[in-house]
Amino acid sequence: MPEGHSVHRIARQFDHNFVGKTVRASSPQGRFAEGAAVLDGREVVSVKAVGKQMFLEADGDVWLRVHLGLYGAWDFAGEILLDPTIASANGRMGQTNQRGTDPDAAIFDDAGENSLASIGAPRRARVHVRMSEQTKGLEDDGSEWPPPVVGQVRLRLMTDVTAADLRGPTACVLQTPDEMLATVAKLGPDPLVGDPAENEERFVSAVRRKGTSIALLLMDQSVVAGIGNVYRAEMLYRARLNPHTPGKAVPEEVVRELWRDWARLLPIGVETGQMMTMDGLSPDAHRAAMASRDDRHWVYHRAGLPCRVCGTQIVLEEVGARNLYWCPKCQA
DNA sequence: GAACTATGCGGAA
DNA sequence: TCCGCCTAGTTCA
Repeated sequence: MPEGHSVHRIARQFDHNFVGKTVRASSPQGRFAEGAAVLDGREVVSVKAVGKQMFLEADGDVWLRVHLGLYGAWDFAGEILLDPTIASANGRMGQTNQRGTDPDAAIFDDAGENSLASIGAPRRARVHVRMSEQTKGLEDDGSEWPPPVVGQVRLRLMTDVTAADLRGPTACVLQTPDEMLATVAKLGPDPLVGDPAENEERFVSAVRRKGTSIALLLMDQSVVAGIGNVYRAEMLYRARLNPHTPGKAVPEEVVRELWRDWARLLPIGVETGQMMTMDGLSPDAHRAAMASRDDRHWVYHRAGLPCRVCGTQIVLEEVGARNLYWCPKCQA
C-alpha cells in the first residue's frame, strides 16, 4: 500500500500527462458512475498530493479526491510523459520488476528494458506504467488502445494518448473547493508541501503536546501526513527510539530529528519509488539488501530475525491494530 | 478454490 | 476496541 511517497509519484504523473488536457472519465465498474459523468469532458487544471491524499482539480471548481487505502492502485497506460524527478530511477525499478519481486512502483517500456533510465528533460516513450505497491508488475499489453479494462476499475481517466485506471481506493469522491480545503486542513504537515520551517514547528508542537505513544503519533495523519506502517517502524529504529515513549516525553531535539529524517526519506522515496531507509549501509550491503523484499528494512517485516546491529530478535507487537516491528535492545 | 495477506481508515459498539 | 470495506496476489489444501 502506498505511503506518502507513492502518492506524490502518482501526482507527478498526472501533472505531466493530464494537467492542461481535456479528459474522458468513466467508471467501468460502475461504482463511480455519477462522479465520472461530472468529470467527463472537463479540463484538468491542477493536481496536488498531501500526505496519502491526492487531489485532481478539473475546471468548474470540481476536485477529485482519491485515497488509495490498503489496496488502491493507479495504472497508467499508453503514452506517458515521464516526470524527470522520477525517471532517473527507471532502470533500477524496471530490473526489479522484471524479476517480479518489486512491490513498489514500477516503470518499464515495451521491451522491458531500461531505456527510460535517462536523467534530465522529460521524454516521450510508449510505456506501460503500474503505480502500485500492492501488485507485481504487469506484462506489457502492447499497443492496444484504449487499453482493455482489467479487473475492478473504479475510475478511468483518459486523454487522447494516456489512460489512468484507479482500482480499490478507500476514497474516490468529488469535492467543492471548500471541502477540499477542509480535508487538507485536517492533515498534518507534509515535507513536500508548504513552508519547511513552519512544517517542522507544527510537527514538534503536535508531538510534544500529547501523551500518546510516539508509535501512534507517527501514524496519526493529523500529526504528520504521509507516514505509514513501514516508514514508522523504520524511522523509530533510525532514531533508536522506544515506540512506547509518550510524545511529550520525547526530547525536543529528537522530535526535530524525526521530522528531518522524514523530510529526507520522503523525497528519496518519491524519486526511487522505494522506501529506502537503510542509507547507512555500504554500497555493496545496500545493493544486497535491496535485492530482496524482506531484506530492505532495518526492522519492518523482520519479526523474529536478528537485529542487523545488535543481533537481538526483532519484536512484533500490535499497536493500534497495526503491526509494529522494533528492536527491544537498540530501541530500549 | 478457499484462506490468507497487505504500506489504511472510518464508523459502530 | 472491533468490524467492515475493498482488491489482487500468494499460499495452502
